[in-house]
Amino acid sequence: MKVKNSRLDAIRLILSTQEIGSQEELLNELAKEGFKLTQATLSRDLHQLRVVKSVGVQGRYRYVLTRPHQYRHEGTEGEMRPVSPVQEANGFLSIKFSGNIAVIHTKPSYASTLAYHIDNYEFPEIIGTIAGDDTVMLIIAEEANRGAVLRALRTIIPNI
Amino acid sequence: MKVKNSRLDAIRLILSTQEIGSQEELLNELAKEGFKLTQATLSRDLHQLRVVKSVGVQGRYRYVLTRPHQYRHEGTEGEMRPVSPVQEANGFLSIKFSGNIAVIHTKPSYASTLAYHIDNYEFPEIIGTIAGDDTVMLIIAEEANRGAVLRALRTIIPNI
DNA sequence: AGCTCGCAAGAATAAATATACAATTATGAA
DNA sequence: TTCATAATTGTATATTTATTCTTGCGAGCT
Repeated sequence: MKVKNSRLDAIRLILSTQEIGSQEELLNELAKEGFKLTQATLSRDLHQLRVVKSVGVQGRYRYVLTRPHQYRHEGTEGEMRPVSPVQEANGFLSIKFSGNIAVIHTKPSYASTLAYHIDNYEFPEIIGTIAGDDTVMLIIAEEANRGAVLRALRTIIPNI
Repeated sequence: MKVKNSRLDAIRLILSTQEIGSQEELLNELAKEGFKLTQATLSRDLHQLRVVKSVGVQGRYRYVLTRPHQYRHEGTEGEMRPVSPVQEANGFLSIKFSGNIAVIHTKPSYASTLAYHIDNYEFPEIIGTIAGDDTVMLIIAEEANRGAVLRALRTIIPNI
């Protein structure tokens, strides 16, 4: 279903940029994005995405993606399958934000190649990158927000 | 409290060896070991241990330890404190903060090893690191403060 | 067209989990 | 010691989350 897939994407986006502590809270955020659904459906979505209710740094509960990039839906058969050779190729594992910095973790040795590609695109949302062995740091432009950064990166990392 | 600490140990042991899908189930296992407590207390224990209810391979729920190695306790003082399981000559020299960034200086060539260890712990307070030769940069989670970062790092760098 | 199959979803509810409150017990300071 | 403070816990309950049951919908088929 088209609706479901874009909703799952929206959930991923929200969870990777905001601190969500309950399904009801997430439901509200989804409503803002125009998704109308019940808690029951959301519970099933979260189960499918293998989202986990974890404990954040201040002891607050927080829903977190455990494998943001692993699965994607295909066509009309609800069949799930592991994805994207592109992504396999770029070694992407996770992205996190703090302030105007994003930190991407990759598989060992993939960081510099990924950073190279990101630099190449000269996204206006990203003013610079620096790479170690399995970590890329991005400095985000002042005018850009996290959603914009994720959308930009999606060019290179499709299922970010 | 002595009882509590050994109970937390027992919880870790059970979770790392068995598939536990609910607190009640875990409660039963603990009872077999001689621990008598209520679900309320268990809920608090799990929160403290940062155990999360995750989704296992067959789609079944499962409680899993997120940081199995993080805390160890000692003696009769109930005080919990991080203990370094790996005694490293880590080359640490200094740490300074600016905004959401911390900069650690090390002896020459020690930076990447130190960063590796920090990454390994996956402290929620630190969303990523990047290392040069004698410098490690840490990006601090937005929700975390500097004290929390220092306390976390003490696990690895006792004399920080 | 009708029929079936399978997925998606809501309503209602069951089940599971978190927490407010109160009582108890430990810890530390004087 | 005694007092004050903090930690731990259980009870009861609120809150949150999973699931059962049902309906609707669309694809593929005859």
